[in-house]
Amino acid sequence: MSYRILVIEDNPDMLENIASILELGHYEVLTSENGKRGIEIALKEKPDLILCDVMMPELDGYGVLHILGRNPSTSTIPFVFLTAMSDFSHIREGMMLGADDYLTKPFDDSELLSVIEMRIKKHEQIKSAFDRDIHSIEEFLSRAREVRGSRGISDQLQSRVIKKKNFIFMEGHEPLDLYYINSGLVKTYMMTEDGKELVTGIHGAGEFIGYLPLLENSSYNESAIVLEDTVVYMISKNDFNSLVYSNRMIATQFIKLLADNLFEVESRLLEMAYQSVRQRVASSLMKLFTKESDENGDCPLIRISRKDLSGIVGTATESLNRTLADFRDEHILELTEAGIKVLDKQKLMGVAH
Amino acid sequence: MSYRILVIEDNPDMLENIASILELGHYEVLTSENGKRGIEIALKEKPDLILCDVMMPELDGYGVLHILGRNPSTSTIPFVFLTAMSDFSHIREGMMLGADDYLTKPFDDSELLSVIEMRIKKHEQIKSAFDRDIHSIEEFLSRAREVRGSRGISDQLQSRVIKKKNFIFMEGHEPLDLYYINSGLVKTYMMTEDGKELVTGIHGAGEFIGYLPLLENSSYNESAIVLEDTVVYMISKNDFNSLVYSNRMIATQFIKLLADNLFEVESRLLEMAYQSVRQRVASSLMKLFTKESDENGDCPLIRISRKDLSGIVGTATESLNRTLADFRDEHILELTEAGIKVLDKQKLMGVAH
DNA sequence: CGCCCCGTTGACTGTTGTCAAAGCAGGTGG
DNA sequence: CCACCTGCTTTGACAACAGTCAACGGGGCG
Repeated sequence: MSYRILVIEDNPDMLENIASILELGHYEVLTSENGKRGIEIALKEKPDLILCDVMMPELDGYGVLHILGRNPSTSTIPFVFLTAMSDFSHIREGMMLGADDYLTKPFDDSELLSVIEMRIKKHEQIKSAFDRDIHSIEEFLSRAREVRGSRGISDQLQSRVIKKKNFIFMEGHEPLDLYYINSGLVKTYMMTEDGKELVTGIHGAGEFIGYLPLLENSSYNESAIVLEDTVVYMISKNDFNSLVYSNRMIATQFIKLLADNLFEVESRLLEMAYQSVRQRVASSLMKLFTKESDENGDCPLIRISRKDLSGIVGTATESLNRTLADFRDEHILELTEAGIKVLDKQKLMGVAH
Repeated sequence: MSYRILVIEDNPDMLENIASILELGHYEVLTSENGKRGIEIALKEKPDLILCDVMMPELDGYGVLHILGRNPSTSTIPFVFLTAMSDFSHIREGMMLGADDYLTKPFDDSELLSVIEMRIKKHEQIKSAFDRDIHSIEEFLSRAREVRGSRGISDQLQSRVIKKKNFIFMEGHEPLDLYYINSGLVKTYMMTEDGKELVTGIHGAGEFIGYLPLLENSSYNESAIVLEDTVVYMISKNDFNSLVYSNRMIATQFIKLLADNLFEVESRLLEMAYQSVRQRVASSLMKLFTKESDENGDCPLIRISRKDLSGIVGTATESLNRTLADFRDEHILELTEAGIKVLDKQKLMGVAH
């Protein structure tokens, strides 16, 4: 895409001349012979740069700059004005009104082109500075560290080692941090009032947990308990919020994350409503299988307690057990002490439907 | 918070003088007597503006500008340089390197202050242009129109009137638009393979539907069917995406929306897993009641077909019916032809638990 | 007028939760 | 080292909740 430049100049020859130079420089050129029309074009077309003569009848260049500067949609467009050589004070006046650069007549072609190129480049630079990409989690974390650092709190992200069976956070508590699992295994679950638990997720290394209440500004709706000794990084609520609200890339990343989640939970809801325990067990096993499986699509063993698995399926442990026994009898699974082994993936998928 | 200004000037008297003027103008001032140290300070402190002399031993002002311009974290800081009066070509050179303004020695206090004020203001303006707030849906829609308009597709948002029992979109299809319900009533639902439907939402005026697949970049996971004649505004996929990815406010709004949704769906999942049909019916009725109720907390009638209600609860129509009959016998509800009337809100909440 | 859809009720069946008990492994304290 | 306890798994028996099939009445619509 080529840049569009609006040229406002009352002298037709001059205008023609400038336009042809710019077109040779592969810019798209819009022209106006007076200030009023120039403003109209600027508002409608939002050019990438405006080049405007100062000395014009009716509305002069300062007037144009002044008016465009008041409108938010045009105030950020780079504005370069044209003035007569001798006129020092005119240059000063233009700059004081917020122009970005100037050109003194007479100027040669290369001068014109390099001034315009310079200002467009500078503007692009500023624009892109507001949405630097974040490509990796390390970058996210270091950005988080940056935010933290700029407040002088600490320039090191806090990490914590949490042992098996300990809680990272509990339902009903107020969230203070976002957690990033560096290593280990964590179960998140919700509880009914009579103590039955529904597992909302088994989270391993590289996952974030506990972001929902931060985004929702509410207390935890689930608890997180450690299944295998875990190392978490903590990003404080404030740091997280300023990151999400100030960094476009992080915001869209979290939108993706939430959308993914929502998608999954909704389909789980449908399953929960109308599928039998048998189907749900098969489906949950398939999910665990694919999650744990390596690049060859093989998963040696699914290691999970009956209680947790029943919590994922959303059924009583006994019911789960009977279903697993059924699957074993049908030679779909092998139940060993070490864990559950899938023998017939096809058949399992068939049951899950 | 006051703005922080870095002044780089080799003449101690001059430096002292400038610093004291700026401090009187309520700026925070950082100083350096040479270019190298100035760069160090700039990188570390990220001042809001840099004022730098051109003529300096060792590293001159152009060198400072050049180096700072190459570092993304300092390239967007407004840079004003100081030069000798006579020197036209020096000014030009500085501007070509991407400086934002200049001051010619000698200058008086007010000149200094107004140049600095001007450039800081301009920079703030540009900065804030990248995250203008959106306060209302009208603004959102007009912003959407703006995006659309700038591409010259159309400067009018497309609206469509859809009659009862017609689909807005269907499960499995590819999303082309985001829909905003201007008036009417829409049901969104998912289906199991054997034709049972789970209602994911009843949406009225002012709600967006169909954003999830747009954000997820997948096909619809639910269908939307019109319950009462509806007027929708359509925002094309492209417009929506560029809005979400370019406008911080819209991104955070959708984060909130998604987080809300997720919160709700998760608690629904818990209910679905372990609550009886009786409890789920009560809970669904409570939700409908509060959604439909006016500011006094009264809701005259819940008007919804048995089939849809059973779809919300996630049960067979017959089961729902029996439960409603039970509630009627317990004087919790009144079932009329016009709709369902809640007689005993407290008791209903008690059942829902 | 007939057809179809909706709401309602009855009868029946099967899935699934609950209670109970026993086996087994791992950890703890004497 | 052994006894004991606790927590997890497995199996059995049983009840009940909820889905399915069927039938009927009523109202709206062609």
